[in-house]
Amino acid sequence: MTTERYNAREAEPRWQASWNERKLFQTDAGDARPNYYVLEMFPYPSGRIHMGHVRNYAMGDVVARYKRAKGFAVMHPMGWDAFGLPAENAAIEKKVHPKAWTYDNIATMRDQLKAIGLSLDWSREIATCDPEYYAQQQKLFLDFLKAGLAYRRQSKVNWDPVDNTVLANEQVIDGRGWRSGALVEQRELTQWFLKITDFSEDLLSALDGLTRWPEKVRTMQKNWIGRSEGLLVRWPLADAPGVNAPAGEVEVYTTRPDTLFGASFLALSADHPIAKAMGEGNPALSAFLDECRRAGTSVAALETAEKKGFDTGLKAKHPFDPSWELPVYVANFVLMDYGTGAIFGCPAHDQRDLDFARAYGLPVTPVVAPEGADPASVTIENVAFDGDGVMINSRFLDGLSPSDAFQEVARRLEADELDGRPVAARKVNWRLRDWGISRQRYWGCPIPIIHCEACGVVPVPDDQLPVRLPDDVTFDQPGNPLDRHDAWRNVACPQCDGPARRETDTMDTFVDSSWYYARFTSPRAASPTVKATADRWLPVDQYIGGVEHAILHLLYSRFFTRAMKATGHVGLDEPFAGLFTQGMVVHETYKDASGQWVAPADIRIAEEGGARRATRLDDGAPIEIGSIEKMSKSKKNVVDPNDILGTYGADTARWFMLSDSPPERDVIWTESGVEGASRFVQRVWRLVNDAAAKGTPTGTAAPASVGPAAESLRRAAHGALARVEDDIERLRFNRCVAASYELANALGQALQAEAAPADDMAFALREAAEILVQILAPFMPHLAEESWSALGHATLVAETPWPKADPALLASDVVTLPVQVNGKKRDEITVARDADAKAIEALVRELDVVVKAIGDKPIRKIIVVPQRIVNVVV
RNA sequence: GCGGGUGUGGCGGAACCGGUAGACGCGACGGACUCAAAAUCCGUUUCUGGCGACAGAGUGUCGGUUCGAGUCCGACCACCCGCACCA
Repeated sequence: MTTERYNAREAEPRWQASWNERKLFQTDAGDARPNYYVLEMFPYPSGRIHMGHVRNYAMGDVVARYKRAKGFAVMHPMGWDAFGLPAENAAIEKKVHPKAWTYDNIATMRDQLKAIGLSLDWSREIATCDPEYYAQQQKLFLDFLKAGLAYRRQSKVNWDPVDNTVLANEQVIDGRGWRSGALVEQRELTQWFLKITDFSEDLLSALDGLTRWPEKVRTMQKNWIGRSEGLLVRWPLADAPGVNAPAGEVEVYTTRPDTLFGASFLALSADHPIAKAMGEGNPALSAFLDECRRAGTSVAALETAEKKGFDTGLKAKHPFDPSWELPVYVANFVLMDYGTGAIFGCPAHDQRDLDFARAYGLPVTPVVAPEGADPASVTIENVAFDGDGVMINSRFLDGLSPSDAFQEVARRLEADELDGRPVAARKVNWRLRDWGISRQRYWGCPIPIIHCEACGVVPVPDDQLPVRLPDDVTFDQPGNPLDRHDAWRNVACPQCDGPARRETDTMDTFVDSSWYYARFTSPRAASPTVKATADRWLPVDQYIGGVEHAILHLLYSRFFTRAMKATGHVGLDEPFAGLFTQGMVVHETYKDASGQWVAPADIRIAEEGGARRATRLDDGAPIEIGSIEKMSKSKKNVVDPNDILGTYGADTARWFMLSDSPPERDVIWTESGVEGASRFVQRVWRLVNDAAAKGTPTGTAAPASVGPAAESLRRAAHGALARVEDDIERLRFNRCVAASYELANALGQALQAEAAPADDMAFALREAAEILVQILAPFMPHLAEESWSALGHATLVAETPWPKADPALLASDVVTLPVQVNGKKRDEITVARDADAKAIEALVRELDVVVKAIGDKPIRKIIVVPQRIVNVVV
């Protein structure tokens, strides 16, 4: 029989129009059915949709369509994370206004997303740069301020002294500004902070309840929050004649007080008050402090830098032995933000301390010996020992375990006194710091604050909200245009009517994305949320996005939900009940003879003698095939979804994105892979038409008796249905794809074998075809509609309930057991499902291979695992 | 540097709770159909040896636990992600 090829370009817009007409995906917030909220991380409107988006949204769409078929009221909204740096860069480079650039991009990307056929409720669309959205965000900020969750303090930024502008970490390359090339400095600015640390304990302990989050994300958050139990220890400073030093003491935070007798130096952060004070009168130290500050503000930069220190000349006295004096250094790897900004170095048991000690010739005394090691022979070369063991070289601690030694040191130092106060105190410390949200940029949510010379910091009154970004700004000079926009900046104080100026900092874009999931539940409300509606839909049942957001975005959102609860906007703590982190889309890279990157669209790949060779399309020049990397513009290894949609259609792109690779892992985009997916689309179309011709008409009841061939097909269909259902629930889309292929294979074989099927087979053919279409529907919705219609249905698959697998067709009454001899498979036997172990054992003893294998050796044991395996041990 | 992850045929991967390693797809090879090509259909395809039945090896490396290890434990190697102003 002949069937015309399935024409995706013609069919896809047609079905999309059908869905739209019937408003199938618009969520009625009051829908009485059980609800289900599916959300994918909303995109930054960078200009065009990329394949990573297609993958992310295809996954969410499978879940949304499946849950709808399962009878849930599904909310599946989409919006735009629309504030951020790239819009300002575009303004500088292309002379377009950030607003125009952003809204143009949104328009393009919206069209692209619509072409993918996602079951989104576009009536809930939001863009974070809409005043309608950021007005509500300003209200939230003011509520947080009232609740004591926002405050101002000094903190550091990367400062470009040539451009006179603040740089983001990504704009600092090897310690220099990306445009000016000037050495970056650190500057202290007064900035706004949100008190995420108020919730440290809860953000940590609540992780245990997030059972539908990946374990790795919970672990990363746990480590990020970083609760540690340690000791604050006061070290008295020895009198230092000739050294310009503040007298007194250095307070150190340590989680390893057990290693106190292995201490060989103290190290201060470059921002430590003592270091700063001493720098005043000491040009050499002052120069060193400046050098430390040029490293930039990122922790990664600080910690990967070569360990450097400066001996202050100060000496600290050991808390247990006043006659033991240790040198006090300023070191570039000590962070002021953590603990007290001062540490004691125990080189034998901390790698950083060891590197430092080796660089400056400081003593290295091991004080913990690995279990069972001879204390006399314990030496440390270039690797610090951070394991458990037994205390050595530690006077009264010798022989104790490190944890007992910890307690003993704490007990003694808590009792000892220095200047009338205990030498040490136990302290729970957190790595988590408060969240600095001030950004010295234009394209962000204005912080609704007015600074008055008389009244100080004054919140913008409710009736003056929102504080809108002015449109008339220029980017012809570096720095924040809001700062030089006098008409916008200069206002009357709402309290005293005196001269005042607006806060010109805008908010970190992470703020925008920390509550959008709540806003989606009432996207047009005049308050940030409508609490009852938010509480009805939240938490998000399934959240899907990249691992790169595993810590910051997710932690900030968890904090925001708590802060919104504290200010009465929602009634829950955790925003995302289920989380899934998907992998990236990667692609081969190509380079020409001169080492320039070449785009995949510009080359042809041919297979010759098993080797793949690439040539340039226009001139046939040889191209080198490089490594597989994350798709990026700079490496030109990007594939434009528009091209794919134009050539193959949305269903093919969606299908390929979910095939093969497990969703949490990276998927490699290959031309042959897409072609395979495209072939499958056509194959399904042929199978469906063939089955429609040979099968029984729609709605025919099952025949009374079913022969073995028909039953076998029915088993394949119901088996696939059960597998797909289970695998969608667990987001294992690649397994759904495999199951679909298997069912298509089974259906194909049955159709091939039957020119004129009898009633039972005719029924099985139709049933299998319908099940195939229904399990494909969440993945390839357009093809599924076209097929459903070809099978004679007047309704849409998108409105059809999910079919039920017949349990009788899932179970089999015989099983095949592999037979192993000494753990190696030698044969297999087929027995009744409920055969007892003794009968199986008897059967196995008779097998040729077993008899031959054991020869004259005695059988030591026969292990029978019911329904699994038999192992004969000789 | 610190934290987290990944590693299985020529390639992407499957393998449930420790129980037949390689499902399914891609590629390759052979065949059918065709004047021919495309499309489609059928078959083979982990490696080594053998015409073959079959035998041996095999899940990044080294070691361990077990009747049995891709799966559990220890050490290591390689690559990827995050590190608080990219989103």
